[in-house]
Amino acid sequence: MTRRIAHLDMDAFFASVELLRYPQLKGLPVVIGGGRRKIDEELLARHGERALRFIPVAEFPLLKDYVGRGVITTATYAARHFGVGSAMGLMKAAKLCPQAIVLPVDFDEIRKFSRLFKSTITEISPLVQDRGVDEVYIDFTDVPGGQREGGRVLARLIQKSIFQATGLTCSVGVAPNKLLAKMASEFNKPNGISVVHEADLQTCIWPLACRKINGIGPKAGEKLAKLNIHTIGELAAQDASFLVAHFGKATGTWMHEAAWGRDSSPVVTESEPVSMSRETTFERDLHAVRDKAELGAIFTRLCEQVAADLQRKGYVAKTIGIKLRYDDFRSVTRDQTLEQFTADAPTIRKIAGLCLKRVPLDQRLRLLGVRAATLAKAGETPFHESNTHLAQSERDSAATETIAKDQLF
DNA sequence: TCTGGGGTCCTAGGACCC
DNA sequence: TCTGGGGTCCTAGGACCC
Repeated sequence: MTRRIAHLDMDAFFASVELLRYPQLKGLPVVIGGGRRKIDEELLARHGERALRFIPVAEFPLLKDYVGRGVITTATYAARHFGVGSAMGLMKAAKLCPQAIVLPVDFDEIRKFSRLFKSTITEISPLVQDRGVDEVYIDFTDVPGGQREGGRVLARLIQKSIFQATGLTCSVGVAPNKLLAKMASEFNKPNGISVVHEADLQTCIWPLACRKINGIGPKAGEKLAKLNIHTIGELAAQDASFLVAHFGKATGTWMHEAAWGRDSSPVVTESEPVSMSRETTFERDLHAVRDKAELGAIFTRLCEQVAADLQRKGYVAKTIGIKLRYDDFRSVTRDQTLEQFTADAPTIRKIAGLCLKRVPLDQRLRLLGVRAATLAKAGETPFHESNTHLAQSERDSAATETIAKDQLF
């Protein structure tokens, strides 16, 4: 039986979820992003939950009135006509489409609908791999009916079931593997289905830009363009050895395989987290000395959030790290691996503070982040790693306290 | 007026051990 | 005394994705 893999992508997910709440915005240019202003709360306070759908369009905030940092998470298709798209800075988007309505991300609502559409899929076709809140891969191969019309019949059923459960539309691509399925799901957006077979490689895939391959980003795309390789077909025409010479063994080999539509990676239903982090970009750039109190408070809060995330999800971490971004957008990271696992906020704060001291702080900062890595399930850490080394740890904290007194953090 | 926040994976050098 | 690999862990940075 041939492998049939689907990639399903919710259409303009963040924006579509907001349109369920504010149907009066349907067809209008709406962008989701920012989040510094509590727009929903303001509207809710003024109108009440049940009246949200009747709020006059004129009362919604416009992009042109937006001041502050941030990028667009999702734009409705009406907004995309103006050239506005995800990852674009709000300020730039405001120039392109000042009349667009801007709404903040409602993460609770997004997670709710994410769970709902994913459980709808799992009931029909159980082998599902998460790819963020709004995307999944689904293995149709052994599902009854999964082979009919190359997977189109099952895709249609899933699409219909998701719409019934959520009121949201999605686009599906079905192909022999994840790589091609991902590309196929873009062929017929929104609310479309696209089925790709191995024989379609030359006609459907090869004319596309190399950047359409999942994993070829801005840097690799630019490098390929300089080598005069623009389409996937042109990429496929290269010797694997030529690509290896320019991109290294792993990437070069992979690129060549991808251009030929080959990808044997399985649909993975479960995976353990590798790291958990919290970071924040400040409203204005902060200075380590002049804004010491403010920075210190933010830093402590980030550590507490990471600790709370670990505890809530039942993990402990052995590596604690920080990330900061200077006003010129350069970023640096520092991390330190502990002798014991921890999910304790004061411990994380202490180690993160030590990391921060290893980094130059004479330049203004725009972002600060705290990260926990080398995770293990709480209660499953090896005895010798979680319970010994007490003497060492005591020496560490004594040393830390002496250092900490005369330092910034 | 630049450029969010949450991740994963890869590379490369150095330490350290066998 | 000089010169080795291989393996693993740690750290820093960067590409990429949603």
